[in-house]
Amino acid sequence: MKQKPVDTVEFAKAIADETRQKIMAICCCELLSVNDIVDKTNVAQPTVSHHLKILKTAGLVRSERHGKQVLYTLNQERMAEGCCQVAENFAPEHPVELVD
Amino acid sequence: MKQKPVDTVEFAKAIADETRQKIMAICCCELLSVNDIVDKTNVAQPTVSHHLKILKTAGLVRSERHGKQVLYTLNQERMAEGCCQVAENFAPEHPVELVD
DNA sequence: TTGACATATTGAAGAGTATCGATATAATAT
DNA sequence: ATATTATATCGATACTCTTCAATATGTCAA
Repeated sequence: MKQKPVDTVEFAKAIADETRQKIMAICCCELLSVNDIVDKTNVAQPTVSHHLKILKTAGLVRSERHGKQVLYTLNQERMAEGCCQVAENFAPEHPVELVD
Repeated sequence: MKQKPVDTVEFAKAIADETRQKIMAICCCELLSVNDIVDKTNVAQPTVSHHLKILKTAGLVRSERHGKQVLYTLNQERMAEGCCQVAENFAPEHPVELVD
């Protein structure tokens, strides 16, 4: 069940920032507006928008406009693909069970 | 079977570079000297040493001195841990089978 | 201990990135 | 149309990182 292969460098760069990982954690299982994320992170709104754009470009968040707001949520499937690809490339002898 | 938890930001930063991923791929399943890596990457020796240090600090390579040479190899187990931790944090609803 | 080889460290230049104030764009309501 | 709210973009600053030449350190052989 192979999908389109992930660019592991782009994937790693996208998640290689503390602020971005905070944002990712916050909107992992929720659909949140930009302002919601601003409130929960104490990061300025332009900074949040900037990080969301990076995550979006990497395919790691989905977004939809609802009226004035734009709601974002983490694309867990794509996250899983990225992790898989990294593990396949760099841990081929250590296949790993991610299920808890 | 939980080990010491991985700092996912440090992990992501360590692998978030094209040159480093080249090095990681090259010494994934082999024990290579710094010069071997230099030859296979066309990257200057100080640059290779620099990247190896970053990977070492993150625990992603092991090294042992053999005479004049220092041999490096990717720590696949730690790579797998890093991938697991990222997936657990950011793809909790998408448990993933990494086994081919 | 001298010379040769292998790797690590230093120092500097350039590229890239994070951050945020100011401002522009978008959507809605009055 | 105008005001209000929400988000995106711009521009500047500061910081971090990559890269490599030069040099230092470490190892071994003669």
